[in-house]
Amino acid sequence: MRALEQYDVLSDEERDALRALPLRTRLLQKNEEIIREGDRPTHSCLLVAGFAARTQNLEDGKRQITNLHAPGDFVDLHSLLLKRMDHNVIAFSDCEVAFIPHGALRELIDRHNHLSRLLWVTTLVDAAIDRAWITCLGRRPAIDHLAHFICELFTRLKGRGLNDGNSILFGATQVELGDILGMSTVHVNRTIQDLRKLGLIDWEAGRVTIRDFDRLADRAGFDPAYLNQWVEPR
Amino acid sequence: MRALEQYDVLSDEERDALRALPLRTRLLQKNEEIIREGDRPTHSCLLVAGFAARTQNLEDGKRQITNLHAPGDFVDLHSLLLKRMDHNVIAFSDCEVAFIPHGALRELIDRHNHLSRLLWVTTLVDAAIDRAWITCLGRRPAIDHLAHFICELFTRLKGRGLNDGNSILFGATQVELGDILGMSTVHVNRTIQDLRKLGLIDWEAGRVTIRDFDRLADRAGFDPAYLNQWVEPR
DNA sequence: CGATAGCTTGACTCACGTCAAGCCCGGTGG
DNA sequence: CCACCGGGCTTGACGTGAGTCAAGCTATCG
Repeated sequence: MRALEQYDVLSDEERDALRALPLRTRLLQKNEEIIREGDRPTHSCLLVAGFAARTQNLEDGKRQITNLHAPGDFVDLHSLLLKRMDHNVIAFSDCEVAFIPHGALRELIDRHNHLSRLLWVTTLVDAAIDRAWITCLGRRPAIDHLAHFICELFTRLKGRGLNDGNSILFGATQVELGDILGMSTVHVNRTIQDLRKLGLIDWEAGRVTIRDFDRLADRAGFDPAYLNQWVEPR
Repeated sequence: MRALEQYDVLSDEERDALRALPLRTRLLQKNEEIIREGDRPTHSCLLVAGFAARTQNLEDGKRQITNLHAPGDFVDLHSLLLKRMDHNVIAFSDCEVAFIPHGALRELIDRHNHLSRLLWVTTLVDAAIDRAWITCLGRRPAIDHLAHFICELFTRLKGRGLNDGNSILFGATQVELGDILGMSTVHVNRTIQDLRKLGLIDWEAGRVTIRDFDRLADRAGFDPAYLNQWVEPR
């Protein structure tokens, strides 16, 4: 509910409708698969706690993460309409998820036009994030790319109240970061060190601290507008 | 209408509703801006003929294209809900577009749940394409990336009946291709030549001919499933 | 007290970018 | 009808950002 309220206000009736959704929750360990490519899910999965990642695996064993998800995100809302998964979703950390039957979601969106639009918005914001990742991958050097990713992650988490001052808890290994940024592990390591040396961030034991957000954002060319974090009639 | 029918069947009533939409068409020359970053459009733009591209410009003058659109695609349906454009859309070739007032679209989706879902699907497929681009950019070498792009473009156009046997008409310059693939112009040139030498494609004067789709797709690791080109209740 | 996962470092390689020049072709103007 | 021009394509020489390989270091865990 909080996730949807980032984009527009909810009526009491809409809140009730959301509360009435049947949930089946589950705890997952880091790296457990939530959904596999090729699946035809009958439920959509809402992330309650922890991080989840969409991944695509290549023939030669390489892996690319195409988006990350934070608590409050629907991780596969699109399977409601696309039916067949074209990628995997895994638990990126230990996490808690809630499964909601497609039937219930379908009724919800058929009855509540405004809620339906807000759910649509969440998938559109995911797409906006994908576009930003494409631009970073295609046209930014590694250090700017990493800086952009940190800005984005921090801003997204802050939007949900999941930051801790200038820090966030984000327990990704450097191998995983490589899969996010499309770089080798070694280069991830060196790039983090570059940002550290510039006095822009600290990164230790799963805690990322931003020492100077403005300078970091400036280097990254980060403009948070694409995250659509404002309330507006939609 | 044909674009929506790729994903599910339409009822006569739905066709009528679509036909009743008020259109204002316009001809645009290659490189004309259709919508600019920061705009708050009051109309959404449907591409009728030609190609359009979403672009993001960096501070230092670099440019990245984040998606291409073919006739039948809505180029900024998301502005109906996101309100503010986070990127530019330009005419990638001379093209014809139709503008539809947001008010009319809004009524359409509020009245016709099934149409609303199908329009949602089109934005979800765009997102699936973005994910494929991310994976190509992050983890594939240039030649595989180009091969994948050609497979995707061909398959998308074929889905609309816009292919010409094994060829498609696609008048992009090598500079523009570089902006699509996130590579330098020189490297685009050499990569095209590599594919030519392998006997996989011809590319001359705006006509791309696929000499062996299976081998091309195999090299690219291309699996068309993510394009969702099949009819199914949605 | 090994075993293991993750981080760090150095040496080397290579894919791709940059720079610069030449070529081809169609369009324009004298 | 020709000279000129500019855009797009091609090529070679060279530089560099990032990948690969391999080793050592550190912290955590049984």
